[in-house]
Amino acid sequence: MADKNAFDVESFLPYLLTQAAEETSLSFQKEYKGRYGMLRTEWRVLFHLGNYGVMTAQEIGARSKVHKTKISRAVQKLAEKRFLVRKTDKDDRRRELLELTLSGKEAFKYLRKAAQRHDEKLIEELTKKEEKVLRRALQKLAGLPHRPEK
Amino acid sequence: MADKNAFDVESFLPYLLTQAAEETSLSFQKEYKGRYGMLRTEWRVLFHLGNYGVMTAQEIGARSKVHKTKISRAVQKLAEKRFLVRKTDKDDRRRELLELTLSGKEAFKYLRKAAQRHDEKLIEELTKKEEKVLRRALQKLAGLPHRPEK
DNA sequence: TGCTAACAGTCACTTTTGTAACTAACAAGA
DNA sequence: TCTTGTTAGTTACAAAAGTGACTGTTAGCA
Repeated sequence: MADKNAFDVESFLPYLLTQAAEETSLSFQKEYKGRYGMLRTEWRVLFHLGNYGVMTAQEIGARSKVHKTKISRAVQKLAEKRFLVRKTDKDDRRRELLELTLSGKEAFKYLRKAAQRHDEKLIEELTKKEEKVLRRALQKLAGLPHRPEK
Repeated sequence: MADKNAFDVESFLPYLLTQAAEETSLSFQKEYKGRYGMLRTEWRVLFHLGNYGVMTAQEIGARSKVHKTKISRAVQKLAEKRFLVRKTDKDDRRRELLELTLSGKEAFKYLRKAAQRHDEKLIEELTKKEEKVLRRALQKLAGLPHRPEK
């Protein structure tokens, strides 16, 4: 059936990545959906703000490669939940500076811990070496700036 | 801002995976969308059938972890495009055996080649060693059965 | 200053997805 | 055979995402 130099679909990277992303995101999704009623994009926005401090929607979009309308909607939801506040930038009134509120920060802290636990669980079946190579490779593929190890 | 033992969100696996999946799927998506007017799930169904031969929707769903309604819709679209035919299983009339038509097979062949080229491009920035570890780790994370190397 | 182009963010409209209920077919035990 | 439960696949409705047009603001330059 399969000819000899057939390219195996199951080792096609976009396929593998999609699959692995779906698989690993699912259980974690329960955390933020169940506890905070958040959507995936909301969680990602929250994480960016928690991690990097004040940012604009545009900056979050550029970094996460998520479309601006999606971000816009997520920001709206997070603002409704009082997880962030929006302030117009005085120097450029088109820009809106987004900042986590206290409860936003708390949610972030809780979720970051949950994420860490989740991550540790995921890498259980990998060796230290594999883990390192994996993260490095993924960062390259994801087009993220290379980050030195701590 | 970041406290010392902060867990870096950008190395959180589900995040990295999602990001990398989006990033790498996008350019390939242009191929099947532009050329065959296919959606992502349709492409995945097509690839499963092309790769494994006759399957039922249920089997494809089980293997790809895609929800059955999504599969159902993709199958419908592919049938409209005459890329596959559906035959009721005589031994169990609930089951529908899906099989690629000639033009379905042609599309598969074309897309498989495109996928292969795409893959080669992606791994250009990785070393042989990294590539191997990456695929292996992804297969584990994706919950796919372990496949021996060729 | 006035004109044009670019940009941040939102909105309205369409397409796609998720969820749950539904139909039809089978299975297994009373 | 009848009843109850399960399974394959579809459908209908609600939620979410994609797309393009829109508003308000800034920047550059004649």
